[in-house]
Amino acid sequence: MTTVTVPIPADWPTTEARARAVQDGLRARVVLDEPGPTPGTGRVTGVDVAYDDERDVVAAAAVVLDAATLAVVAEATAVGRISFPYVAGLLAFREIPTVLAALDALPCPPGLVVCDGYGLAHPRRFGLASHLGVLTGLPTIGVAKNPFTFTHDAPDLPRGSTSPLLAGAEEVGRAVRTRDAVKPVFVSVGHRVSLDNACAHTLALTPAYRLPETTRRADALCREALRAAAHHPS
DNA sequence: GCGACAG
DNA sequence: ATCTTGTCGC
Repeated sequence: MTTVTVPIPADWPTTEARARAVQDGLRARVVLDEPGPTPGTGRVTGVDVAYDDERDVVAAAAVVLDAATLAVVAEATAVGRISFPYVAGLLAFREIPTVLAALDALPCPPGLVVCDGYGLAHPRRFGLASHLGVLTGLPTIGVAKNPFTFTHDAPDLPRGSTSPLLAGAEEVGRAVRTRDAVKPVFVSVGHRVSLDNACAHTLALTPAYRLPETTRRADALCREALRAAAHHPS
């Protein structure tokens, strides 16, 4: 497996106002009229990030799975300095530099990218998954563990049940029950994938646990990379 | 103005 | 996100 170290881009936004302006500038490039890859085929990549705010270290992981078998095909990690504070609505600026480096370090194409967070379901309709999709051109979706500021009715209890995730009357995503009677996950479109397909991919990735295998694998790997970075400070 | 608020 | 032990249940 490859691990790389990344610098924060020289032109990376420093203020919340500048970061919001970047979102406003990139939002028009999101593609929402493509269905995206067929669920259960090709490859699906999970990305996630872990932090050590104390030491100003961030570690990202990208784990490529075979979409049909969910077997791990490839992995890569990247470490760097924290590029932005956590601000709800600006998560992408905290995660993207390191995530991009991990994706670039992969030895094969990622296929569909599954993000831990939101895409369209975002105050300005440009969450992490949208941002990552526009920067890479890859099909992306967001699968979050919380409804953020959006509203929804509880889906029916059986796995596979869904209900709209709403911003007022606008459906920005869906609450998807991935396990019988267990709290749903919150799926939204990133780039070049339809909402129906995003939900289908999410169900294909959750044969055993609430969260997608992609997210679970990436979460475990980035935590491991963070620990390794702490043991080998640079 | 106050509280809520992906990770 | 992260700090953290045991515990209840399939």
